[in-house]
Amino acid sequence: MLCLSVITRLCSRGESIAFAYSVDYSSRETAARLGRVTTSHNSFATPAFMPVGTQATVKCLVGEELEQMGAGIILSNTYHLFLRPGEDIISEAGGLHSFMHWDGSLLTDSGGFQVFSLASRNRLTEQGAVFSSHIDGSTHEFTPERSVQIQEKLGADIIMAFDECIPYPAEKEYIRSSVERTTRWARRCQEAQRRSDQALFGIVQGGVDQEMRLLSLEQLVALDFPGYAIGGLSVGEPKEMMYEVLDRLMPLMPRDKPRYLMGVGSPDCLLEGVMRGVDMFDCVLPTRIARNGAAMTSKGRVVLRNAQYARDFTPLDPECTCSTCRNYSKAYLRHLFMSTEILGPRLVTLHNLHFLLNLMEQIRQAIREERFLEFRQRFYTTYQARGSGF
RNA sequence: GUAGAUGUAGCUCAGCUGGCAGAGCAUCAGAUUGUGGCUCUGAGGGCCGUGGGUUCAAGUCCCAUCAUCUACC
Repeated sequence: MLCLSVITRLCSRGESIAFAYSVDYSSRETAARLGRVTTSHNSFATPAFMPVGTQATVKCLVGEELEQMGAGIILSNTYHLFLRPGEDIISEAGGLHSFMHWDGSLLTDSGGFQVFSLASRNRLTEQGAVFSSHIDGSTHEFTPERSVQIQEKLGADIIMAFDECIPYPAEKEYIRSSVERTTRWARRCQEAQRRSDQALFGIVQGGVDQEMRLLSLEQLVALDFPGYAIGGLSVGEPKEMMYEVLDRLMPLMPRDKPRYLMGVGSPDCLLEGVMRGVDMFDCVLPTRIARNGAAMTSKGRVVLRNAQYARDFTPLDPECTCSTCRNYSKAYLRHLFMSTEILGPRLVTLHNLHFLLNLMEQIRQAIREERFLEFRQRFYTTYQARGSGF
């Protein structure tokens, strides 16, 4: 099998390797591949799911627990940390790793997405985005340069280009102008970068327009990023559209660079993404729905508030080896949610992340043994998708 | 014992000079994909304390009665 091993040396002074990605195995039956990302903090196997810890915390859990369940990398967020506590405080703490006590790899999103999804009265110019804080209404401006500057102070291993994530649906000409601006912004991010120990990923945009996606990819590849993200998907479009975009786009993405599908994390989307060659995913779904009492299982969603679990003394998933499933029943978990006890969100967050990280481990093993398609097929026979595909 | 107030959904209460029984919370169910533990959506739920009366029509007006609360003796 084709085995690529390319090390991206970001460190111009020739010091230790700051970032490397290698493809260890490429599936014969699909476009899936096994790989490894190495940062100055650790190395982790791909395809990987990255738990989201927006505000320098994966809500409800501590780092040791994440590490124990197999998380090699987690996400945090420029927009949120800039507003609170501010990048200077985190820098003074010795950087994000030290501040939040996480020794694994870290990735920070650029804040582009949040400026449009959370902030109000935002205004876009070629220079950047002016927006009002969702916390206190104060006015701020993010530019590509500012975003990189903040992300350098935060100190994650992987940082993201400041992009414009357009809503679905969108007019073609609007998509085109946003793709071109995202490219110009990506170049400015590269030029603004001062630190040599962080990998800056570019973000492919283009909505669900195939031509615009390819244009975006072409422009970004010319800039030679150490990794490429696919943004602007899973923003309300039908899943088939997302898969169609991936079908066209993935074969054209650089083979020797990691490919990161942003904001996608329902079990079926993970399978479909991996099959098309995606290496990294992040998603708030497992942690967010956990706090609302929904658990991910191999059979689909279990909404713990449902009355049918009031006297169900069996675990969420008898096969699951997480501490929640080993020690607690659905009836107990339901009780915790009905009485709004804080332990409920915590126990289900623990389970949901364990479920997804374990799913990724199973996926990697299936790829290694050339039985990914069979694994996928078997998964779908017991899995009942609802709502978001979960 | 006397006087006053109050009885409307599981809970807390709206309901005008009589005209199809309402809200919030709770319950039941749905949504959530580069995170506000937020939020959103839908559903079920009523002998209007009880018994009479007036009226075309009473949660609403009148009488009686029961219950609860408060004050006084």
